[in-house]
Amino acid sequence: MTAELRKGAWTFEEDSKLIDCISIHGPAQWSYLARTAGLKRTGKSCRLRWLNYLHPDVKHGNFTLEEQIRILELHSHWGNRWSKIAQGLQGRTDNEIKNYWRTRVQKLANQLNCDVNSTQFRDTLSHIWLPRLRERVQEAAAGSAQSSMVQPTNTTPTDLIANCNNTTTGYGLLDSNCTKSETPDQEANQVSPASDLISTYGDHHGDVLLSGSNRWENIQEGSIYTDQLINTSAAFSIGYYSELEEAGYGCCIFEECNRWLGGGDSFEYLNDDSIWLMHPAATSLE
DNA sequence: AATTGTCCCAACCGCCCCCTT
DNA sequence: TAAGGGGGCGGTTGGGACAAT
Repeated sequence: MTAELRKGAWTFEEDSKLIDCISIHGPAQWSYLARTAGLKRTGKSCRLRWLNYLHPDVKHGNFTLEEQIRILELHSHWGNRWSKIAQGLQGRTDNEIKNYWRTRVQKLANQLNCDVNSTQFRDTLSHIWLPRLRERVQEAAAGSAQSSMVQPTNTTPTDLIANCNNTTTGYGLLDSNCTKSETPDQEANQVSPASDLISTYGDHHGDVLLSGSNRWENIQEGSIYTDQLINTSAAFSIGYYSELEEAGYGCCIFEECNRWLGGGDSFEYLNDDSIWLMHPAATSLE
């Protein structure tokens, strides 16, 4: 006697029927709405379609930097309570946030070879990713995004930066004369953990990460130089992360193809999910 | 050009709580 | 008090889009 229920993607006609019905009866009594609208859908399906997609307040599209920051902050407080987190982001649904977390954040954790709920990963988020996002927001607000490659930043964590600057190892960006900058660019020494961050380096695909033994004809403005690398043989893989951690490296360089970046490696290896840090001296994220 | 792999998001599933009867 | 239905929530999946080979 029960009518055959439809599943899967909603059609334009179904959306129209649901919207019309809600405009008359309001967004409640979902089973009643489903029947009244003549939809062969469950009430729950109608509710989900309305709340996650059709509701006029729902924002679509990529999360802004501010929203990403908010998600990370709220998740540190609420954990996987997506509806609670969604309450803190105007126009965003729990489903969207949940998807963001799974596709971006959890993937990042996987690449770090650690559990998304581990202390190690939480530290990475709070000490590296969040400060970096905040820095990007500030840059955007200051309208100086176009010059971010060559200007020192005041990015935290401060101790990480201090470690970078106090080392005898040389790091930084080359200036227009292809000489090492007087002030090493801190940004070159930090982790670039997400798509919005990697875009900073987007114009430099094909550049070469330079070590002492590199071929200098590859040098050009914007190239990042390193005089010393964690492992110039580039033999480490993600699986060695724990070993390096035990050896005192709190941060590390690796990227999608599971190789450490070393002298001669190219920016071509970097992608949206690359995590890289060119500073073996940065041993603590505390 | 065809095939295969990967990513991402909309939607579903199952569990739970609350309210009504 | 128990049963049943509605609704909320977090976890999971299916499939389209895109990239890589």
